[in-house]
Amino acid sequence: MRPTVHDIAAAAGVSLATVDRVLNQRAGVRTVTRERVEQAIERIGYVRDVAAANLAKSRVYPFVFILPAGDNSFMRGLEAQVRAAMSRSAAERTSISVVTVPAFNAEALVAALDEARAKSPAGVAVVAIDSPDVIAAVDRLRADRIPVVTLVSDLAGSKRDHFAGVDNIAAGRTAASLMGRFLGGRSGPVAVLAGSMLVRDHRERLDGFQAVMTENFPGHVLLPVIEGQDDPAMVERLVGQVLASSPEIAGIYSLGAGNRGLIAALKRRAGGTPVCVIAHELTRHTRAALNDGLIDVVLNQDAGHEVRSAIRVLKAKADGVAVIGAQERIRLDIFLKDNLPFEEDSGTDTPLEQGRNQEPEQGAAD
Amino acid sequence: MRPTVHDIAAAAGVSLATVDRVLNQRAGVRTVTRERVEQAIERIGYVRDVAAANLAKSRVYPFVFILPAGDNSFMRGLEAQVRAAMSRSAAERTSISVVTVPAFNAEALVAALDEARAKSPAGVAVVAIDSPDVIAAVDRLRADRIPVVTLVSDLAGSKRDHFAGVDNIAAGRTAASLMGRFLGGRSGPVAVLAGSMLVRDHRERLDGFQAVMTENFPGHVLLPVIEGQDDPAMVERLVGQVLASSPEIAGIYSLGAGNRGLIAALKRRAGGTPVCVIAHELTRHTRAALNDGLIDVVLNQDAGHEVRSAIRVLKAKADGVAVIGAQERIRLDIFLKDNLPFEEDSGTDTPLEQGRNQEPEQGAAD
DNA sequence: AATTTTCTGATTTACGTACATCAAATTTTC
DNA sequence: GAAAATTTGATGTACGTAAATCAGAAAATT
Repeated sequence: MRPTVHDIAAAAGVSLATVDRVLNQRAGVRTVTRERVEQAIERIGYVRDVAAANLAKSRVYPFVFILPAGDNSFMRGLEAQVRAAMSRSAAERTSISVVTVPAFNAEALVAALDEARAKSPAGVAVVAIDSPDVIAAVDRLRADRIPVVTLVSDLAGSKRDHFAGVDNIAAGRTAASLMGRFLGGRSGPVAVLAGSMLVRDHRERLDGFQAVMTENFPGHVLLPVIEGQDDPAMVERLVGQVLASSPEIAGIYSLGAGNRGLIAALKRRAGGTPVCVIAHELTRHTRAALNDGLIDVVLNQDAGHEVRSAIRVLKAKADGVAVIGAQERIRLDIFLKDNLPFEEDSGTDTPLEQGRNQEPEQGAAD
Repeated sequence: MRPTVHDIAAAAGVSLATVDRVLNQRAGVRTVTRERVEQAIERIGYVRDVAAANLAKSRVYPFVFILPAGDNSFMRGLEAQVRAAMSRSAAERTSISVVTVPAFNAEALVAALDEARAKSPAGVAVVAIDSPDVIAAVDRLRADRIPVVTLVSDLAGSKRDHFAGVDNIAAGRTAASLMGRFLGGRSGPVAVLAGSMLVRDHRERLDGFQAVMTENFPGHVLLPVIEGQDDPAMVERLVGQVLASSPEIAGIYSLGAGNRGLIAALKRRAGGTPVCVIAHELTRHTRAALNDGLIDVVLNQDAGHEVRSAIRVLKAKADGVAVIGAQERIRLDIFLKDNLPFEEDSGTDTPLEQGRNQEPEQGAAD
């Protein structure tokens, strides 16, 4: 049987009350006694039964998720995943509230962070915007001992506890590597389409992409970066212009959102030299385009995994407990037409793995 | 506050004991009363607190993992992951035992399954071999109401509850797609290297690969499949022969294990036309070869994820509880030189994410 | 040595559920 | 309508931990 607090008490020759004081770092224990208890814990290999402890504490974890608002399939899918997690709240002892703020607006984000701080939750998850003010706001949360996890887009230089997102430099490098090899001998310039250089994930993808392109595939000229603000209409217009002005274009790397616009522009073009297109985030639009051959590769991050990971990490940080590091690494999914996972619910404008509650029992596809 | 059994009792106007009888399907409740209680449960939205229930039951889940023996980096890594899970047993209320059986030996596997059955565990995870005897053995377990999860290699036609592994047809298709596009205009035959056609995962990868190659890249002749039994020495010898007899070879798809032998043979070759090499499973050998440019792509399944998923699913099946479907889908990782995750402990002959217990705090790489 | 302060022990209640026992109420059977 | 069978209620203990109280012991201070 697994040792309990009673066993510690017996092993250390102290009472249960003293063991409790040591375990929960309460005052009123002499150093010698404390050490004796700690040695006993070590010796008999006691580990606290978190389930029982949470039961006794009737602990709940109030978490705040701060996400960008706006018509962005990926972000809305992320929000859907957070709401799916909310529906599991009872079982997971969480109490999650979602706050949306205007996209690419550091000031609004700072306000939201400070508002969250006022509620002193057990943890905050935030899609960060890279700005000194935001860093300061995150550090204020940390100063109040509130765990913070950045989601999707990281915030270097801040004291955030953890980043739940993909390695975006690697994503950019991978895109370049695939682009270069898919183009094979073909020549022609390559365009890069971003949302905004304000968010770190976009900047990092761009850096990785440019690094590998210039180093390994110098034959392809990189056109000036197009900033589409993740807005489908704006993206469609800008991409249309580039396609018109550079008919010999060989590839497009879309590292942000608003791919509906990109796809529309590609469809309108038709004919001409084939263009190798690599985009981010699997939504129903990019999935369809991949199947139609309009897009060659989709790089994806799994929103559901990111949300669940963020919650696990926030819980662990709140409890001061270790996490399984490898489990929390968010992977970069590379999707070709050939390894697309089965489509879930269509109809809604959400990415992969809409929160589903019953197991679908479809064997390998699950 | 979340409703408890007391709330059900109050809402249904019965005693706690009766609620308990209904919840745990004990005898001695009239149908009318039972229905009244069930309606109350429905109405107030009661969900059992699994943590408290497990505490009261002091439940442990005895699981058996059956893995192939032998000198196979991937399988040994899988075993390491199971052992990592064993070290978390206390916290997770599991009690895991590992059984290794000779590889590609259906008879031995059947014996191991029956032996596991005799111990009537709470669940069994098994790397399956595709054979009628094995199907029958698995179905015997299911007949005893013991949940079974197949791991890495599935067992179609059996009554297994779940498959924790990648979609291997998609893996083969993806390999072919990347191979064809990476080869671009280049011509030349392509060799396929497998372990054994006895295991379903290898057969499926081959099927997927051949389908896409013949359909989309008919210019490349497929050489007869090499069966290397996942044995490095045998693989090295056989690949050496093929490289010698077909100097104009353009690509190699290694869909099984024993890649140490493949790499050795490639190194010995040097010179000649460049060969596009796609292999499975990221081990320290394939990682090094990817970095050196000897291998172009590594397709990987995350052994740690597979093991943790198998345990979660077995637990859920044992409790008759739903699982988060999307969380249990095992993804196919596609690794290029550019998106290799940071290397963990080297020195040991194991794949990615050796069980580590403390969080390394390295930010995005985590 | 007496007093104050600081530790430590013993005991109790609680968290939400499981499970057992026994008495009381209700239904069924003859 | 009484006896037997079934159903229901009341109550207590347990799981492992948290948290509180209060009494007693040990140490530090005067």
